[in-house]
This record gives sequence, C-alpha cells and structure tokens, in this order.
Amino acid sequence: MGKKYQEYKQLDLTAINKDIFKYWEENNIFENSLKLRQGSKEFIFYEGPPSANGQPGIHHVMARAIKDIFCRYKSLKGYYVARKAGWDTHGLPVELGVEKNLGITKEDIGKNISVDDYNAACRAEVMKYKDLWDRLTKEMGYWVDLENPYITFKNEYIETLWFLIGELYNKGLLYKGYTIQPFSPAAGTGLSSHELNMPGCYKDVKDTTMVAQFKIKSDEYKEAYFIAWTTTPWTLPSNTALAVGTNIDYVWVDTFNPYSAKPITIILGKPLMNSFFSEESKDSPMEYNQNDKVLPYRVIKECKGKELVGMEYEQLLPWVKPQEGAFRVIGGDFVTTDDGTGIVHIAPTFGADDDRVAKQSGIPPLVLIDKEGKRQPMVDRSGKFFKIEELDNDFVENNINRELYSQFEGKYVKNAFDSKLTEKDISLDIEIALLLKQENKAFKIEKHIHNYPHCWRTDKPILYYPLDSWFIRTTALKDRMIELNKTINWKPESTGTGRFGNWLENLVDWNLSRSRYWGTPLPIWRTEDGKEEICITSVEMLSNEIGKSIAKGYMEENKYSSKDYNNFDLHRPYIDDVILVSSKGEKMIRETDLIDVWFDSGAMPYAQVHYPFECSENELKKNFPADFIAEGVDQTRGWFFTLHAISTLVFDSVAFKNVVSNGLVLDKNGNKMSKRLGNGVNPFEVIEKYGADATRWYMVSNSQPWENLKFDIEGVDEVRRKLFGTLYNTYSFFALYANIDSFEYKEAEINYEERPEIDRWILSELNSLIKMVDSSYNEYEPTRAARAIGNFVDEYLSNWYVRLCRRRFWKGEYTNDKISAYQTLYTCLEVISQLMSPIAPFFADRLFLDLNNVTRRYKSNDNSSISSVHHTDFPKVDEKLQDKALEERMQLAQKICSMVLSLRKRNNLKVRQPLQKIMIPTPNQEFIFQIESVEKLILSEVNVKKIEFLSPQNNILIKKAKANFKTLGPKYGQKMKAIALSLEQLSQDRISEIERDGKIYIDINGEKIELLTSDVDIVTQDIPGWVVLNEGNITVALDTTITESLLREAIARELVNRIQNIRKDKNFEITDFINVEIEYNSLLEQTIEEYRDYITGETLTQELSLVRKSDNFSLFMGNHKMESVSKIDVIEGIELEINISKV
RNA sequence: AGUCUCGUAGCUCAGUUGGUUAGAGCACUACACUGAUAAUGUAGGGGUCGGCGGUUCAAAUCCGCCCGAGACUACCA
Repeated sequence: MGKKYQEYKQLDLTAINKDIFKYWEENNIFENSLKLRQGSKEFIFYEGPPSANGQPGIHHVMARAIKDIFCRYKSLKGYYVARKAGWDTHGLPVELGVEKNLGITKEDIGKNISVDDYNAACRAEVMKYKDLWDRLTKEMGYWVDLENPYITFKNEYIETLWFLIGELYNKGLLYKGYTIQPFSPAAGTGLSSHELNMPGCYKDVKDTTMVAQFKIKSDEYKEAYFIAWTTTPWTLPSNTALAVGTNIDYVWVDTFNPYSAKPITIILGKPLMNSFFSEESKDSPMEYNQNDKVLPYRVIKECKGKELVGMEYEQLLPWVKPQEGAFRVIGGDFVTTDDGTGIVHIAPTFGADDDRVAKQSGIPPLVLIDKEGKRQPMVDRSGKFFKIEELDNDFVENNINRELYSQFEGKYVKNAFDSKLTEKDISLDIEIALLLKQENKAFKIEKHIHNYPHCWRTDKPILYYPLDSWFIRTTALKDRMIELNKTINWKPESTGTGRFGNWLENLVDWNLSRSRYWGTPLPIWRTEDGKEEICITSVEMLSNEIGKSIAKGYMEENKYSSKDYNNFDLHRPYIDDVILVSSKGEKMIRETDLIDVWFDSGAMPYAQVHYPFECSENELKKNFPADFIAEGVDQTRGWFFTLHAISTLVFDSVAFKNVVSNGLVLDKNGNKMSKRLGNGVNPFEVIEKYGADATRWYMVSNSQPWENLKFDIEGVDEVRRKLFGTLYNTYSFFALYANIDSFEYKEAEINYEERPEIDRWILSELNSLIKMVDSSYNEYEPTRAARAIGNFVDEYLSNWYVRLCRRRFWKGEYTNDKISAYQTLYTCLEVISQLMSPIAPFFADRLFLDLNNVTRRYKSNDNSSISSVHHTDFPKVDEKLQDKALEERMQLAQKICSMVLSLRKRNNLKVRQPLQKIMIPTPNQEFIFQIESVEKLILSEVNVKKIEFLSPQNNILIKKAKANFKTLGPKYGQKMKAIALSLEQLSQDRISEIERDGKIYIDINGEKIELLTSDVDIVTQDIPGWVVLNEGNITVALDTTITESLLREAIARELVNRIQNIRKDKNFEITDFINVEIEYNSLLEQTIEEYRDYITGETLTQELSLVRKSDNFSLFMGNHKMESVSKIDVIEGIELEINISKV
C-alpha cells in the first residue's frame, strides 16, 4: 500500500507559506538548489543593495519578487545563479538618522561628540532594521544569500573603490574644480545631480518675489531704471550684473512707482508690457497717487537688447563693494520673455547660469574675505549672511558698509534654515523687499508659487552655492556610454532609450565630493599649495607611503601595515590622521571630502569580490557583467547610471545586459504611498493575511511591472480565490479520487494515440502553455507568463477538462481510460507547479511535493524523492503533443456548448431535461469533420441526443452575406461602402448563386464587379420555426420538443439528483450503498421501470422500491424510522416522500 | 517649461500588421447547476475607446493639437 495524496480541509495559503518555509530551512533547499547547479553555466545577477536604516515597504516586495522570479527561472533552466545580498551602508540617511537619535546637528560633530563616537553610532545605525529586512526577505520567499552579503563600509570594499578611483585618476578622468552647485545648508552638503533628481525634490513653494529697480547711471535720465524680477530677493545684495537678450525688443516707459508714486522711467522687455500695464491706461493722464488702481504710462523709446549691453547702473544694495567691472548690462543667451521683465538679475555666486555668463563677460562675483583669507560668497554654509566678526578686518574696513550691512549680518536667507523661525515669520526676502520699497527701488512685490528644489533628506530648500569639488569627467566618455547603452536590453525599452538615453545625451560631469563624515574617503592627499598630490589606490600603497612619512618624521606609527583588515579602519577620522610626504618632502593632507555613496553601489560588481586584491581579472569576468539586474525606475539615474558609468569608464564594458525597471507601487487610488498620508501598506501584514504567493502573483499579474501598480488588497484576495482556490480545488479533486483508486503513476504511460480526444487536447494546451511561459520568462515578461498560467488553470483545466471528465474519475473500473485521465490530470498539475514556481514559490512547492511524495517521479541521485520543485528542470515542450487543429476544435466545442446553454436558458429548458437534437448549418465538409470529433463532448455537456448538420444547399436556411473588408478594401477602395450595402441586401437566391458558382457579379453605379467566395462571408441568420442563435460564423438551432420519453428521462435524472442531494445531506461516504423507498406515483413507476439500472447505478442503490402510502404512515415497509423520511419535489407539482438508508 | 509614458465598462486590465457586434476578470442583478461545493455556469445592465481635427473606402489602432494623470529632466530670473 503506497502513500496517500495529502487532502486538506480548506486552502490556507499562509499556513502553506509557513510550512514550506520551515521545510526549506530544515532541509537547506536554497543551498541545495545552488549545489545542484554548481559547475553549470552561470547566470549573473547583481543585487542592488538596500539601505537597512529604513523600514522595508510593500514596494520592496515588488522589486524583489521580480528579481526572484528570474533567478528562480534561470535556475530551473539549469543555470547556476549566485545571489549575493548586499547592504548599502554609507551616506546621508545614516548620518541623519544618527543625528536624530543623538539629538545633535552636524555642527556638534567634533565638538559635543567626538568624530570617533559619531562614526561608531553610524555603524550601529546602518543595520538598524537589518532583522526586519531579513525577515521580509525570507517571508516573501526571496532567495538570496543573506549569510555572506557585501557590505559597503568594509575596508575591503573601500579598498576596491580606491582602486577604481585610482584608475580614473590615472586616466585623467578625475579633477578638482569649483562650480555653483546645489547645496543643502540643512544637511550641510552639496548634492549630486542625481540626488537633486530624486522624486519629490522639486516642490511648489510660495515665495516673496519682487521686481527691483536698478538705477541707470546717466546724465540724460535722472530717474531711469532697469527693472528685473527675482524669486530670491536675498540674492539682490550679491547682484553684480543684469542680463538682457540681445535680440529682444525693449521699451523705455514713463510711469510712476506704484508704492512711492514718484515719476520714473523704466526699461523692460516689450513683450512683457502687458504684465505691468493695462492697455486701457495708455491714454490716462500722467497723474498717479498712491493706491490708484490705474498706472498711467507712456512708451517713450524702443531699442534692441544689444543697444543696452554695456550700460552701467548703480549698485542696488551697496553693502559690499565688489571688484572693478561690476554693475553693467550684459547679454545672456538664456534670457527669455516668458515671464519676469526680460531683464535678469545676475548674482554670480548663487546661480550656475549667472556664474557662467559673468565669467564670459568679465563681471566679478560679489565675494567676501573671511578671517582665514578665503574668498566666500555672502552666505555661509549654514545658510546665513556672514557676520562682520567672521570677516577679515582689512576687507571689512575697505569694502563693507557697516551701517547698512550690520542690520542684516547673521540672518538666514530662508526661514527653514533657522531653528528659531517658522514659515510664518518675516523672511529675509520680505525684509529686503520692504527696505527697497522704502527706497523707491521696488516696482512690484508679490507672493509667487514656483518650483524650487529641496534636499531629498531634510526636505528643506537648497541653495545654489559655489563649492570646491572633485569631479569625474563622465562627459569625456559620453559617446561610449551612449553606444554601450544601446546594447542593453531594457524593460521597458522606453526607459533605456528615453529616460536613460536622454540622460546620457545631456550628461554633465559627475560631482563626486561630499562634505560629510560617514562614507568612503576620497583617497587623495595634497600639499598645502595644491601643487603636488597623490592618489592612493590600495591599503598596501597607503602603508608604503606612511612608511616614507614616518621616515620623514611627519608620522609616528603606521596603523595600516597589518594584513588583517580588521585591525584598522579606512574611515574618517582615522584616515584624516594620515599625513603623507610629497616628492619634494612637503606634507600632504587628505582632501577632506567623502565620495558620493552612489559610487559605492555602482562599484559593487568589483567591490563585492574585492577586485583586484582577492580576485583576478579572469575571475572578475566570471561575475561581470551581470546578465540581469532589476530595481525601481527611480534608480535610473541612481544605481543604473553609476553601474553603467563606472563600468564604461574603467572597463569599457556594460555592467548589465538585461535590466527590468519596475514602476512605483501606489495606493489603490493611484496616490503615492507616504507616511504623511498614512496610506502605506505594511508588507508583513499582507503576507501574513494572504501569503507571499498571492501577494507576489497579484503584483506580477495585475499589470506589467514597469507600469505603476495601484495596490488594492482586494486584488490579492481575488488572486487567492481565482487562481489558488481553483488550483487547490483541482488538486483536491484529483487527490480524492486518486486516493480511492490508489493511483500512484505506477502504470506505464498510456500511449498518446490511445488517450481520448479531451486528454490529447489538454496536453496540447499544456504544451502550448509551457512554450508560452518559457518564452515569456526568457523575455523578462513575467506578467505574460502569470496571466497565461492563470488562464490555463481557470479556463482549460478546471472549467473544461475537469468538469467534462468528472465521470471518468468517479465511475467505473480502473480501466485504461481512467488511468489516462489520472495521468493526464497529474501531468497538468505537476507541470503547473513547475511553471508557477518562480512566481509562487511556496504554493508551487507544496503542490509539487504533495504529488511527488506519492509518485516519486522526480528522484535525486541517491534515488530518494527529489525535495523541491525548485530542484527540477523546467518542463520541456513536446511539440509532438501540440495539435493546433485540436485546440481549435475544442474551442469550437466550447462555443457551441455555450450557445446551446444560452438557448436553453432563453427557452427555460433545464440542462437536466434531455432534448432531441441541435442543428448546425455547415459551410463545408471540413467543418463537419471538426465538430464530429468533439460531438460526444458537446452532446453530454448540453444534454442533447444528437447533432444534425445542415448543408448550405438546405433551402430552409435564411442566410446573410457580408462583405469581407480585408480582401475587398484594398481592391475597391472608395466603392467599399456601396459594395457592403449591396451585399447586405442580397436576396437568398443571389446568395445561393455565390455558393453554387463560387462568384457573383454585382452592379455598383453601373459598374459590374466580380466578387469571389473569399470576398464574401455567408452566415446563416435564421432557421424558421426553430430557436436559433447566431454568433460570428456559427449558427445553432435547438429542437425544443419534449416527448414523453424525454420527459421520463428527465425525471430519472431529477430523481438521481434528489437522491444524491440527500446522500450528501446525510453525510454518507461516496462509496456507501443505500436502499431507497419512494412514495408511489404512476409517472414514477414507468420511469423507474425504464431507468432502474441508471438510477441505482448512479446512486449506488441496492434496493429501489416504490411504496404506496396509505392514510397513516405505518404502511411504510421495513423497520426504518420516520426521521429518515424526506420530501422531494421531483418535477413541478409532484411532491413525494422518500426514505433513504445505508445498507 | 521640456522629454517620455499613459488615458478603453463602476474597478483592474486585454485589444495582433488599421478591416465593421470593442473583450476578460471583479463588482452588481436575475436565473440555473450542484459527490471539485467557501467552487461553477448562463443571461442582463454598464463604453460617443479622454476631447477636437486630419490621413484613409475603413481609426480604439496612424498623424497633429488640446485636456487630464504620472514619471523624469531643468540654472531657470
């Protein structure tokens, strides 16, 4: 006696999830899946490192499901798929988390907390939620090696980064420069362009903006002003130039200052007149009082922008004297007349364009000199105006107007930077605006909503600020990067060509520097004058250089000489203590910058294997480039870019060949999930409630991964019911009967040719499915695969194959037909478990193991039963079993059945009522042939005795001719409409003519047109006297006559149905035999006489008797108790008592 | 502001190279079925395929403009 198939009371995906997880853990299923493929061809996968200092969300389940699906698929296909986990451990989020925990700001570092302690805190912070992440990884069934992850803060990892930076340095791709950069005073750091491009950084903010008046130096005009608009009035004290568009028309306008009512002349771009003056006030008298609504004006002169270039004006806010050459009008190619005044205020220290155009025109920036003699913009790094005491004494003496500047020194330029201020307080912008208003220098002050960049971590505004920085000259290899990108298979393609491609086209140099503490230090040491420098490319080199330094007496000990990397730390502050010696014997100090954390993650292909120190180039090539990576689309400019940049720059190669970038996971209303809205979905709760399989399946099947997913928990439940519920039912059905018959797949395979049509059909569909799913996975189209599997399970397997084959399982002897049915259904279930295993790894394994533990069809080398579906080979398509014609036939059968059922419904004829026949008009013998081979299925499904075919010649048919637009369209073009109309009106005779002759001539506007059979679709529309349904090219007629004999047959079936129901009510086993007594009725007597065998056979009845019921109940035969008597309603109006008992 | 993606039933999505009744599931309503039963079937309602224009004999499909959503880019005054 063999094993039994496991039977379950109900489907519990969460329990399956947990059981299988435990089973995997206990039996090392993941490790063994790797061992199994050792030595096979490798499929290289890179895990994008998450940062464990934040909690995982539901979108991480999405991204990781995608990764897992393809790694599992490739593993089934025979590849060795190493999956090394990784952790991103550097960067601002970590530092900010620490600052929050310790209640410090960056200014406290080194003062109130030692840099040492600070770094230690960072190390702890980095892995804050590691346990939670590991839990999610496991619970969602993501197979990745959590035991040996790469960690970006390890010395080995950093050493590889130094090596890579050295490569760039030696190729001349690394340089130090200064540019106006986005700078976050709140975070105290410059921001890279990809940080600035993090989603949500640009926000609409309401700021005070003003149009300021810059007084023209002129003898001719006493009160003439250029007017310029700014959204950042705090930059006005740093103004040193005005820019005009050389080809733009400007007007000189006599008018009044709206605040002071003084008469003035202003210059502005002609197209912008409307935003300051209304057409009607053109002729108003030149009189103006404060608060008048109408501002009168006269245009007195027009000129081109180039005529204005070179004009000088007075400094707007003469707080600080700049160098010579300031306060001139210059030409700027970026000036537009879309908004503002057509004249742009230029503050070279606070705008990238400003800086560029000022340099071109020889305009000096407005700079201060601090106590150390360094040139500084007017604003310091915390976002406030420098205090006078912080500045060089001589400079203050010669250049600063103490009286004016002292009112503003130390003020923050944005309230957000000042912990003492809120958004409601008066901002510096407003103060400056009010000051200028008093001085008759403000033409217009208003609140304005505009898009302004914010720091992605602190959420506070950024400033554009001049900073020293190290850059990677990515622009030098821009073309190569573009070229290599074309070889990458992007999913979706548009992300690669569009988003990523455009980004490469507009590439700027990569700003590598970060002024922070916790990160990879820039390995460059410089002499004080910057004339000599060295780039350290390994720990060994560092140690050697330190040796020289010790010899020179600059250092006392060498902490970096150990071979054991646990004995030292390459991080700040330790590395800052290293002083090296230049070739000329001068001290060299490390450049204090850290490098961009994105460099960390972009370098992971090399750093995870500690290239080139513990890994040769040949070994590296075994793990590079990746065959496949996947992350959210938000990584396009992040990880995807840095991987691509480093691999191109250093190795002249792509870093990945295939990439799937998945979309965002939104809430069910399409809103972004955020803590603020509280609409986030907790992944642990979802997995706990519905299991990882349903969650994963929902995410993958609902929409393409690169579309945004509107996550609706109802959808997960629907997947549970529709897919897993159906599949579970199908398995349960199989298990129930297979256990009764002890089917263990021990018999030889029934020959394909000997299997019934329906078995051959489902096997054909199954093989088509394998092919479809295989190619979908292979093309990184998981949605297509999931939908195909779902459709097969629901439509084909459950609702057609099992439904039609039920009798084969529960009736009769253990014949070849029955074995064929078992084998076929078993095969389907087994293959489904394999096909679905990448997406639903737990459920698939449960299903597979439940099957295989009985049959042991899959065995390991040691002849024991194989221990997981994930250890099998992906099913192979058997093309011999694919029979397209058969698939079509079955589709036809399904359609005809559905039509007949529909006819029954309309005519109120229950399926249990047998009917005599259906009639189907057929255009040709081929069609008859097709239907004949599925005839039995149709007849039994719709409970009809026979199918009659009506030949086209049959003249009772009413037919309709329709134009075949596809063939006629190209031939007749404009005449199409007339032809179509004419065909629709064709008489029955004329239609017969086409059928007989194979062609017909019709007359369109006097022109004779020949139409062939192929140009015309002829459809039977009606058969007079019959109930008819017509769909597409199929027509079905139903004979609705119910004869006496058909009625009796119906009664017999009703009776079987009632007896079965009672059996079930009484909880009899399906194998129990019964005795049945029914109250006498003449109609029944005849029926039972005729159908006794059928009834008793169906219901396992030993004795079936009709009993006359007298006036009292005592006449019931036998000794059965009264309670077992039920009443049944056999057919309408006849209610009888029935008594059923077990034998 | 620009670039890209998208807009089909109340909801989630299909819809081949343009071809004439625009589909499925969910939800809703009614009816049926019932040794798979917390399953299933049939029928029904529900769509000017975002809008307008164009190309074409023929447009959900191709083109242009506009509206709306999202992502990305952006020094934007």
